[in-house]
Amino acid sequence: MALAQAILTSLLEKPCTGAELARRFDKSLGHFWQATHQQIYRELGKLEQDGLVRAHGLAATRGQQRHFEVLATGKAALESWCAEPGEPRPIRDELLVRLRAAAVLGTVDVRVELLRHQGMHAQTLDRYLAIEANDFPADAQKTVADELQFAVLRAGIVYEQSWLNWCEQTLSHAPAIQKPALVEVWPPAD
Amino acid sequence: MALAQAILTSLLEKPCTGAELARRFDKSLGHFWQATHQQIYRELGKLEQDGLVRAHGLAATRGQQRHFEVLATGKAALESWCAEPGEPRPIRDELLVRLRAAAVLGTVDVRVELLRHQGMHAQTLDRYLAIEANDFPADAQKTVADELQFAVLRAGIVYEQSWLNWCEQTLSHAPAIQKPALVEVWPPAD
DNA sequence: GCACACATGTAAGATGTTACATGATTAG
DNA sequence: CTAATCATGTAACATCTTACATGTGTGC
Repeated sequence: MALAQAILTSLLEKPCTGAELARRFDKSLGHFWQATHQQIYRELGKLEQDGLVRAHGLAATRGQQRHFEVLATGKAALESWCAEPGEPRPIRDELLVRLRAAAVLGTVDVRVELLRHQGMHAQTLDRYLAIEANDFPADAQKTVADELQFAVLRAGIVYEQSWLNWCEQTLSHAPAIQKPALVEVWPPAD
Repeated sequence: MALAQAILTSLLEKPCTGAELARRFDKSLGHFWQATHQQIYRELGKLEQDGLVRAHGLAATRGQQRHFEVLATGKAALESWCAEPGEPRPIRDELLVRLRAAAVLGTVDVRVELLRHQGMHAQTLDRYLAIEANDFPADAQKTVADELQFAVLRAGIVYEQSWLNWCEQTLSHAPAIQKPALVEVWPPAD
């Protein structure tokens, strides 16, 4: 639902081709809204059909670059969407399902996986902190737009930090989890 | 991908009907893995076809209760999945797209939406803390399974806390954001 | 019988993922 | 010319969401 708006935002910053858009998604927007190039091309097609963006270049020709730019209608649509209320996403991490399953099964050691996740979150956090140091130094004057972009980056930072914290906390109880006893929760049925 | 495993876990704890499963998802598993009753019925159908669960009751008859229980093959499948490595989910919240869009548009006041989210996260956090106080009192002896379930709940708690923190931090910069100046980022194209 | 809640199911569309196919461009 | 790479596109499928449809049981 927000993919179209993310694309409009990125195109407003700078018109470009679909491939360029996909590359930019990987680098900045992709930190908090991922999309494959297929999703992007599909969405660009819809946006063009709806008259929100305009393309320079022939449609439906492979290999040919098509530059996209946002039309006034597209900017207006983005503005109106931007003012709409939305719901926050609840957590939805496979790892939690694994832990819950491990709690019921009582035969799985989750420490290795917890350590893996700790490492991955630490790595992502480092990436974000590097961006912060580079793009938002503490002593620099920030415009309003900078503050907002910084807020988005900070969301990523606190998100990764909270997962890291959680991994540490959970691992600190690891001796109890490492070799769990088998707990029968229900007569095995078959 | 993890829905099947979440269902197996829940059914291992206690066999039940699809509707009961949907209700239980709303209450416990649903805190970190949401599913509608349609998703659950579809997944139950697949699990039955794959021979991982067994149903008591006629198939494809509306209105009739069908009780499901996990077979030994299902438990084995869950165990093997549980030991697999997985990737953590990156953040993916519409609010961040809105902030990014607001940064580019320069005409949208995001404070109201930030306050709304602050309230919603506070509410969810309260719900989690109530569960903690009720199910995991600090002085109680915890089994291994308890520790794991508690870890899952704590993930929800730190997640909500980090969003709350972020909302406060971001709102503290609100005077700068409240009435942003219009910033031209690109010649309006149309 | 009738209204209502409950359990299950179908259908359609949006969104996401994965794999592959084709034309253009460029380096050797 | 050939191979590699880039830009774009198609196809198939899994997942998720929303709306609606149908049969069962319960209370009045």
